[in-house]
Amino acid sequence: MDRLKNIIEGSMVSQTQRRAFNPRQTAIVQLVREQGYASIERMAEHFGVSAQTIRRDVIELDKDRMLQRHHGGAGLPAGLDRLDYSNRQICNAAEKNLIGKALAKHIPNGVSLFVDIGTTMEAVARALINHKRLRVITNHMAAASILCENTDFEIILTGGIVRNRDRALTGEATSEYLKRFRVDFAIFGIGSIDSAGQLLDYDYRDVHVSQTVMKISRTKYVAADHAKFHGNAMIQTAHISEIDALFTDRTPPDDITDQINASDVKLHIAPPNDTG
Amino acid sequence: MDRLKNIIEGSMVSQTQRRAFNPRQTAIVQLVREQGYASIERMAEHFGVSAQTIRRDVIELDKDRMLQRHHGGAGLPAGLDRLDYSNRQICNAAEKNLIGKALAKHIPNGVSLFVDIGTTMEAVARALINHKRLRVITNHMAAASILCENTDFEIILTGGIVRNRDRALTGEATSEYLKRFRVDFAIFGIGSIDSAGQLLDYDYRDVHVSQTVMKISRTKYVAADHAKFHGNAMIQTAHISEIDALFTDRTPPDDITDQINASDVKLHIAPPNDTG
DNA sequence: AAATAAACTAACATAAATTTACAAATTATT
DNA sequence: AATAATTTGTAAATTTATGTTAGTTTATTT
Repeated sequence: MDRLKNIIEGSMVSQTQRRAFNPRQTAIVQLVREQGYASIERMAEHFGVSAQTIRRDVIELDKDRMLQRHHGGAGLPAGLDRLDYSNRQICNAAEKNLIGKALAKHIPNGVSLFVDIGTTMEAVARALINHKRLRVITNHMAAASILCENTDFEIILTGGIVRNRDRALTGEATSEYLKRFRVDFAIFGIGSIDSAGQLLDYDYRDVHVSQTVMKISRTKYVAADHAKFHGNAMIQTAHISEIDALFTDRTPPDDITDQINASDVKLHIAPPNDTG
Repeated sequence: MDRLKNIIEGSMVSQTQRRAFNPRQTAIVQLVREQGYASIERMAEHFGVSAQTIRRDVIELDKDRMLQRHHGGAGLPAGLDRLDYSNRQICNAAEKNLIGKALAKHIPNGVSLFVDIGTTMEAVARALINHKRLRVITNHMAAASILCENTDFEIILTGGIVRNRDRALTGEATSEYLKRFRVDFAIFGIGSIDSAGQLLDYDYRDVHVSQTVMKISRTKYVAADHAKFHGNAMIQTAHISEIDALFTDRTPPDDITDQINASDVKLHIAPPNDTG
């Protein structure tokens, strides 16, 4: 096994925050999204911990743009209407943020890129917010909302039917629209990866879009947290050998790693973990 | 890879990012936009803080062009269009909601319609949420977000460049996209109406879209609160005689009423007496 | 134009929130 | 079980937000 081509992100830089959000942090985000604002004092009481503990949580969540820290409490971050998020929960939010940050380091300033749908892509969008002069095309309303907070970006939203559950734009029109573009980078989220290295999605409409984007992009990145290694999506999008790099948070199962090593795909694992 | 890292990490905090205001400051902006003006004294009382605290907030908000500071209070800033979306609230919110409700009564279930950009159209979208089987096409992300809460609707978002300040989709692509459709109703917001009955907009890109929609729609409604009678938009969209009805909240000035009466346009004044 | 009241600025005081540092408790690892 | 790593709590030092006061400016009235 040629592990040399596998890059462990952040293994040199030691930072305090590279761990999954604890249940309380997840609950804090939920609370703030429900109420729009919550004071440190009230949260401390609510969770039965000291204000200092809440503060540490809030600092971390603010750093990941999960919420906006204020003197005395926390509110919603920019680029996020309460409407969009009130009833949505994100699993592995912290891991997705780490993956997003790792991936963002591989996107230079000034390039054009496509951003796919899904909550992982929202984490990527948040991680990209400090870049410069990006030209982004996406079929993901939430990603567009986040990214257009940076006035230095040019954001293009593809047309199409708005899918209620995730406010993604899908359908024939979306694919057609995309064909007119060429982008430097395409960033994909996926439903799951099977042991044969096949990338899979849950919705056939997304596959159509994905396949179009494969054609119009020069460099192709996939971001997928470890849960995707054990998913059960059914629709084939592409094979992992067709992409340039996979960004994830844990070492994939051996069969997937074999597939990666057999091809030219780079593997980037965001937080350090035991590669046993 | 190190070179790449330097490019990205070397970038300092960009001016394109806006500061996060505290909840009270956000509320002050909202108050000023709803009422057009608010005195320091009244705000101090309203928020239960000293006048000096309000003054400090207003100074900061004025510096960021969120509002215009005056002796004794604060009003709307010079160009209202430069408002950014995240801290954006609605002027004449109550009136716009009434206009929206009045207009919604004239939209049957099951029809297709176009919804224009602007905060008035957000009010219209909210008023339409209990309709059935609407097929809506819009270039307004916020309207799409509101409307797709109703799973009974089919929402189509036009493609195009996302304009940062209001999350509207504009440009040639948007117009092109629209040409493929025909809708039963088009609902327009406008910048202002002049005394000659000319409908005007602030941004030429919007005019292009509006003119396309004029062509693809059977029935044309305009929603405009009374502030639009005294606006100073510059770009001609259409003449009021080309539309089917105007929905507003107060009797327009005589010259505009004359124009309306001279043509076939119906005038609906929402409060206090809906003229049905 | 002078008088007057209201609003403003600037400086300081203070209470609350935050940071920092470290100890205790908890959890994971060997 | 012993040890390391992490989380949490506590307390002092620091910063921030706000209120208060006195002096100055601005707007208004006569």
